[in-house]
Amino acid sequence: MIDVKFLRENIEALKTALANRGSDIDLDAVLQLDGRRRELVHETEQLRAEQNRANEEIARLKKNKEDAVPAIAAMKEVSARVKEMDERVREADAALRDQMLIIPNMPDARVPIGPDASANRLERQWGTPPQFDFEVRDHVDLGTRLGILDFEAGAKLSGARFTVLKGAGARLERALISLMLDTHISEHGYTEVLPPFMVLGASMEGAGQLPKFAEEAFSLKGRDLWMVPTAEVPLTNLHRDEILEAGSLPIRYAAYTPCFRSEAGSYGKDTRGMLRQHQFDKVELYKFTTPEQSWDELESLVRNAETILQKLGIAYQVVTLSTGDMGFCSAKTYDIEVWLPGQNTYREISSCSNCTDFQARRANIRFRRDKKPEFVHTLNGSGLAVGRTLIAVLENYQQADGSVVVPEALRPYMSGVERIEPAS
RNA sequence: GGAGAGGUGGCCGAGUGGUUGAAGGCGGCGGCCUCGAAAGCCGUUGUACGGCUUGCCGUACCGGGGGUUCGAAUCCCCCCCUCUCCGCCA
Repeated sequence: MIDVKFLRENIEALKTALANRGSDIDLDAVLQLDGRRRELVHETEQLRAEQNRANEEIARLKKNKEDAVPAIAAMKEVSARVKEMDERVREADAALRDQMLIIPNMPDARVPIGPDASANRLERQWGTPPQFDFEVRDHVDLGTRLGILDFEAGAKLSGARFTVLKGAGARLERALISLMLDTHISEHGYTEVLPPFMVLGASMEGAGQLPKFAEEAFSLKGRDLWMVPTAEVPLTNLHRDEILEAGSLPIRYAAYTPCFRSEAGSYGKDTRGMLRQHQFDKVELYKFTTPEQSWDELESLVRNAETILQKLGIAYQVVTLSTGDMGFCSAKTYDIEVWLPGQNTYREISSCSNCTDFQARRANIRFRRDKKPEFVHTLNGSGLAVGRTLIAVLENYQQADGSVVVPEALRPYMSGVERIEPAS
């Protein structure tokens, strides 16, 4: 959430920022709602002050056994007016809040301005896409021939956008999760967390998923429970409504969870294979920092995620998302794009964002270093999306005979298996 | 799912509907004492919003939401959560 005070004082800067993002929110209308709310609150508070003074007087009269009846009668009217004003304040509050909740974060000044992904800025590339002297297969062909990915079974059990992993495929997925978690925990200083996979609506709102993106998520019938679209949601809310010790920052968490997304806005996109699923595994990295630390921590966050692809020996590139391509909560986002031979291009495998104080304000997460508590900064990043990493391994390590060599970094997690071959 | 108990400040814990933002204790901070520390003593100690003379003033907050009342931590209703026992279950 944007600070209302900031909106009042910097409305022009905010308008420009939102225009760059392609947002069509009417900030002048929001400002009016805010002004109206403040007027009503002020008026109500003055009435209440009058009421409180009179109540003290009534208490004094009664204590001295004097006649309090006229005073009480006089206050009846004030009391009714207060009640009426309360209702109006509630309405004004709700109207303002509804608007504030759908205003996205301000992009950082260093973010390239542009309408969409075409304006993203390439930061660096690592590794070289492999050359093959045979006809390249994509993960669908490879996985089906090897008997480790079963798309028909996925469809039978759950419909479109679900896949069943079997045998070495299931194990490979599990090996990737372990490699990622172990790396981040042992080498990068993150604390492992295994959160609930369902959360309350309040948690979704704190992380910025609600109210705006309700159609993108799955929820449980008749209950206020939502399937997590990313571990970012439970991790953000781990410290909701808390005041953290300055000395405890930065706090770094790594969590494996499945992620559930309806992909409502992407019909017809990536329908082949398991690139875009309703359920996928992800290891998420999350940080709570001071405002001063957050930009450095964003850099190390991306580097931490990159480490996994380096260990796997798979080529990738890092891009900075343009203002038009960024997520709702983010002030700056790096995407890591992995080389997929089956598509002959780089595809997103990680998204690392500094949300500055945007989520912290929504979820009310603060820290104290002096007298006044301040909002923390929050950062999140995939480290990495496991399903897409599995695709990358299959496609980059494929052999002419359709088998797949297991990258060395994964072998300890696969009982030393060096190659996945068709089950005979 | 059934029965019972309970949710008050950083923590513990009082609280007859009327100077209760809330006794007392612990913890924290400042000071006295001390060579230093402990103990002891004294003082202090929440958050948010708003106003102005920037230090004060006002308002709200005792799990959440409604209600009764001139006035609610205190009375009534609904909901949530925690604990104990039973049932069920991985």
